[in-house]
Amino acid sequence: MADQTTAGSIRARVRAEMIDEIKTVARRHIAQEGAALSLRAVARELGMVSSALYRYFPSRDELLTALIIDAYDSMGEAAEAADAAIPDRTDVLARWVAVAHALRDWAVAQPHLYGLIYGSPVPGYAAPEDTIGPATRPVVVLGAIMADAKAAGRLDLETGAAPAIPAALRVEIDRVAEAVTMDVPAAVAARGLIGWTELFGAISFELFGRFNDTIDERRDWFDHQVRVMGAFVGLRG
Amino acid sequence: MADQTTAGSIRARVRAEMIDEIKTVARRHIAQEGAALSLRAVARELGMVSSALYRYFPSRDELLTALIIDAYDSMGEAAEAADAAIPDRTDVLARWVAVAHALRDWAVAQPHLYGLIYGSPVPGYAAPEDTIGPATRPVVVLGAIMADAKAAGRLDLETGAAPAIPAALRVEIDRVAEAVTMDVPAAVAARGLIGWTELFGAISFELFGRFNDTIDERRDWFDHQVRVMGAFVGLRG
DNA sequence: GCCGTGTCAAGAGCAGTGCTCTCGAATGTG
DNA sequence: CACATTCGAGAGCACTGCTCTTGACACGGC
Repeated sequence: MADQTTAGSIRARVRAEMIDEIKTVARRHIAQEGAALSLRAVARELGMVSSALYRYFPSRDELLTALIIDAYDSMGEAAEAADAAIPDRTDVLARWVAVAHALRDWAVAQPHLYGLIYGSPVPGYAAPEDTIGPATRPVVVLGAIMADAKAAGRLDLETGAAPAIPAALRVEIDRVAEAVTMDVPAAVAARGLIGWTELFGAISFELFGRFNDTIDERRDWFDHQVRVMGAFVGLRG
Repeated sequence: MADQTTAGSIRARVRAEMIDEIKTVARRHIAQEGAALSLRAVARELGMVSSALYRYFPSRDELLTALIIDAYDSMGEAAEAADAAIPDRTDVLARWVAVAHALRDWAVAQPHLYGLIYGSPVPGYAAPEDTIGPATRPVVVLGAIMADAKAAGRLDLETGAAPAIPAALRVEIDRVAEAVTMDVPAAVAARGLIGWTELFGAISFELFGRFNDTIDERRDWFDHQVRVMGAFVGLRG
């Protein structure tokens, strides 16, 4: 029994190392060539034949999915770390700015991975269930900041001029707010969602070349956006 | 001379029709399968052999480029038409909302084409010069609305609490504002760029599946965003 | 210690891709 | 009418993801 476990775990460990190695090489290939990942090229670099890879990943899409999940997790970790690095937990604006920059820095450092998860869906590839969990990590961080802001009395709850929200939509927004334990009026939660949308819209615009020959001061521009949107969502420094 | 012109134009016309037919089929294939466009499949459907297509497009990328340019133009036209359909030119908020919905409607109607132009760049494909002109049409429409708003005294120019803008960035923002003949302070122009970013961020989020299992009232949610952002950029209804 | 079992890599092969080149046929031009 | 240009077809190259079969290896139970 113990032997079996040991032996089994040895095998499993070797296997896990192989999987890691494949993912590492695949990640580097994606970093260089984008989403056009070639199994054969990965296998070549690993000194083995393409069919051998199928022992570890049942298809190219499964390998892509594994990389996507890792990417989501890595990005989420970056956001969480940046948030945790702000000592004054009530300085919600500083936390917002730090998390936003962490997300952008992560994306700029590995643009192709970002494109994989926030770009147009890969043809013939449907994101499986496993990805939705990790995918929510960044938005959870942003939601937590707003929740903390409200708790610290540093969230602007004024929504006087906001357009009305239809009932069915209000329910859905409330559900999202509840998911990130953000107990605020729907119009305020909506502002948070808008801030989230603008944030990733800005990163996508920059990475997908929308600012080519237009705005070169990318970091300054992003910083400005982030601070404006931080105020917009109601965070008070 | 007249004959030559006629004959030449006959040939040219046949050729142009062939090019149109190829693009139409290719567009339909993209609508069904996404960016993974197969020249051979297009040729098959046209009843000819793949190599024959190279008489009309020097490469697959050139065909994609042609489709991208058409898509930009089509989207820009949709935006311009929606703007022009608002009789009261000084009702800048209504124009903003109309244009935004037109852009989203266009994207929702042909999501794969939208992904082609606003999604992650296709691997190994670099957007050529020809695309930057048509690509600016939607933003020009939005800029014109802000410019008209200012002229009509319906643009909020208050920027008291806005974060400072570094000098180099201010120059670039001013240049963008100038390009859409929008003579406003940089902080106001920046708000416009942020609104533009949020607008396309919202469309991308919806089309790229970010709202799956979260927000189903897509049109209502978009409408709310658009109205909030219209007020944010300073448009007064 | 041997023998069955399960795991693994390799190779051949299929159907598909973009792209190039050559060759014959058609077609409009002088 | 004869010429030149244009066009479609076909073969072929190098590549892709994926499947199936084959042979080697190591591990675990008797």
